[in-house]
Amino acid sequence: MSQSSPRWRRRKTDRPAEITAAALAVFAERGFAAARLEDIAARAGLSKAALYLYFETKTDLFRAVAQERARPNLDAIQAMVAETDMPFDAIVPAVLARLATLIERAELRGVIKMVIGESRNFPELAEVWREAVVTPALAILGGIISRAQARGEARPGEARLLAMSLIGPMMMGVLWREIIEPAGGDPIDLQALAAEHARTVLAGMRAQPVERES
Amino acid sequence: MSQSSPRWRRRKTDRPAEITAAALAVFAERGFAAARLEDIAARAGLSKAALYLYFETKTDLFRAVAQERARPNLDAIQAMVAETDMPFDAIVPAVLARLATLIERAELRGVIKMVIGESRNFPELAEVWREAVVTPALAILGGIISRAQARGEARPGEARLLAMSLIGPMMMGVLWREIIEPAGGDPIDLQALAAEHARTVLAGMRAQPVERES
Amino acid sequence: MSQSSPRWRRRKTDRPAEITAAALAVFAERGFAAARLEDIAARAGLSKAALYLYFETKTDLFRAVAQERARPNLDAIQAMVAETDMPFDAIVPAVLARLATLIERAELRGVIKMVIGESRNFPELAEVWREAVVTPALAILGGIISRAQARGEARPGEARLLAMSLIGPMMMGVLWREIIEPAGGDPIDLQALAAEHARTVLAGMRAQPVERES
Amino acid sequence: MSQSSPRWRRRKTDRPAEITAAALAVFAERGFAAARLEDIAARAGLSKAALYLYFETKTDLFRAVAQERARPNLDAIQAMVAETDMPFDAIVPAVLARLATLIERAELRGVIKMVIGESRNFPELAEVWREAVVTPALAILGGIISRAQARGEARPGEARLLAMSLIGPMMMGVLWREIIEPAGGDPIDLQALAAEHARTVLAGMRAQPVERES
DNA sequence: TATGAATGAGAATTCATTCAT
DNA sequence: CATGAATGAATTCTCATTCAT
Repeated sequence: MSQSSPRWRRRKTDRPAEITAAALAVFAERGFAAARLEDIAARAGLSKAALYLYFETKTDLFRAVAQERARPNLDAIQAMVAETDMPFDAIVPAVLARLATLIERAELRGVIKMVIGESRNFPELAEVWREAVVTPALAILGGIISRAQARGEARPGEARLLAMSLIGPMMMGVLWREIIEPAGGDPIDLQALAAEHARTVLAGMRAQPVERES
Repeated sequence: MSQSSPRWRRRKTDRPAEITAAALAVFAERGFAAARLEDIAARAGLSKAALYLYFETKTDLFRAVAQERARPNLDAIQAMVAETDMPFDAIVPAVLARLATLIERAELRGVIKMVIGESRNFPELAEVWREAVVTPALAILGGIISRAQARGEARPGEARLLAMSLIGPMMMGVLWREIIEPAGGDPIDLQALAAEHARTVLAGMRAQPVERES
Repeated sequence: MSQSSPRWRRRKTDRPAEITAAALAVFAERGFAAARLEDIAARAGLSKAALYLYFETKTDLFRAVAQERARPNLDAIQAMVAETDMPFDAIVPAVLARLATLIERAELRGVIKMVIGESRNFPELAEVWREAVVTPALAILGGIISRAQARGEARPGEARLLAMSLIGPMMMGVLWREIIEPAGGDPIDLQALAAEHARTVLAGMRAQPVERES
Repeated sequence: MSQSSPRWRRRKTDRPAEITAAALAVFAERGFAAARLEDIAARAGLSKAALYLYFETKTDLFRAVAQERARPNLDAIQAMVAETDMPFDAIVPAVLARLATLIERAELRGVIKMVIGESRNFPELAEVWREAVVTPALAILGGIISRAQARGEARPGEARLLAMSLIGPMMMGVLWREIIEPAGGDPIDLQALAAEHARTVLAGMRAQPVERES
């Protein structure tokens, strides 16, 4: 709190983030129950006991990790909103490509697995994610679709379901990368998947002029 | 020595299945590490020690559960093969609807979550699933697509990626049911999702005579 | 008890001995606590449960083994008495050679180790051995020595101590065979040890006419 | 950070020794398998869990005890070397008396029983003892004898066997103290045994001028 | 007599959490 | 702020022993 030893002071500020970063890695790798505080501490360069200066319990630390990691993803999603004005044909491939890039960053994959794996033990965790990530994301995608429908660019259909058609395969890509590849599955090219899926979805959701005569 | 009192003489045969059923429930609910052998035993109506008459370790039991539960799913997938002769337009909705029904059965969802949640701790588990479920499933879907392409019913494109476009949203549906709904998300109608997605995919993958006139 | 199925009848009579034999092997190898009834049963060709038809508890079985094995050794020792009339010069090598032969039979070595290892846990066991083996053996050796002293064949000295001088090295031989050799020690020739020791003891205990002239 | 309250700061150094001391007592009393970590912990004034701060497993602790106790014995044996220059007549009683004194210290007796009892379960343990205690001890005794033979003080004969004649009865004394006395056997005077045995061995191994004329 | 099945009572080991420094 | 030391409360696994057949 004094002006002295700034080296230490800075550490103090960074520590929580250092810890959650270490914790994310361990939680994602082992799951909550199997993660050992000792490993997290070691990874963060602290003693086990020091963890308790920053987080009350293991569960608290877990919560903090989940919440902290939810935010940046939300921001990434917000960024997509800006592109909403583009025509449907352009925005779909753009959004899918962006998702592919997001997934490519290993960090996010860890959280996702963590959330999936521990959702029953920590319901609030799933709630945080639903609120912070899933709902907004679906809302944005749904909005894009609704707008396209209104403009006559996209065929009718329940926006939420169509949105799931849109992201489902990218989700699949996450799991493939995280689960199937390490288990010996052939690597998957996420960008190619995004591109291919964009093609399918665009053609599949486009308002069908051919049908017009019906 | 009479034919009566099959109290546990007959059970011997059933026990392993009873145990894996109980274990599946607990593992799916808690994850591997947090699952207590005691709970599994209680659920199966046995003593903790009796578990060890059938499975050497907790890990072994886990393996058995994963493998045993993989097989019936494979069978369900095989059943879909029979429908391969149908035209693309008919088979896609059929397959998706079948997947939706499959997912509807809570049991399968449990295994999937289990596999996702513990894949890093038990790599072999993911391997079993890749071999027994994922690879065959993708092979079947890929086969359907390739055939349709050969027949001129479907547009060109890498079969595996197209297959992922096909099932991705259903996978998404599993996770929604399992994670998002319990966390307060709006329930999702899996059959509706299957139908809607079938529409998208069919139009999106159909060989496009329309393009020509545009 | 009837005249029928003699095959079985004989088994029934032999069973206890078969069991104690199996038990001896396992107890000697593992010690009491680490010995598993299951192993003993398997070795005896019975089920674990069947053991309880013959012995009430593990402890009982252990006792039975120790006692049963004490008797034949006693007999061997009794046999030495017969040689009491021989002159000291002849009896000492004879007795030591006989002990060497006894030790050579692996069976005895096992019990000895067993008794040593578990004496604190089973005081009665040491008591049985003291009464049944040690005391008589020392008495006999002591008797031989006293007689030789009385005859002027052996020098004076406390008979019990002299007796320990007599058997000590053979005991050493048992332990060498049982402990040191398996641990990589050079094998020892027990008969040679007996012979060499006989020489030492004979010269060392002989009434010393030589002293006189020195 | 002051010099005060060394409550457990200083203990850190002593703890391992305190623990092995406690462990020795319990292992010697009960044998490895029957020894309960809980008892060892209690005896050392620690919690069961604290044991694991110093030793990885029960087996490790056992090993540590056996090895730690081997060293001081080695030292005692080294001390015997100093007497090597003395004439045979003087050195034999000295060495035997020293062994008797060693055995008198209860501590050593415990380890010996422990090593004997668990040698089959822990072969390395017997190996440590063979290398650290038995082999050097025999080498020293053998050296003494060889030298005496070279000087014409002792009769010819295989040095190793003669060495076993030398210590065998003292070994016997250990077992007597440890096994037979607690089982109700008459107490034995180890120093008297050493003295009596020295007499026997000296006369028995002395170069025999008398024989010469034969 | 014999046994497969089942279990209760431990025992080792692990780990989140707390202190005293 | 930081930590080494310590522990209580689990949890898995083992095994002697029982029981119904």
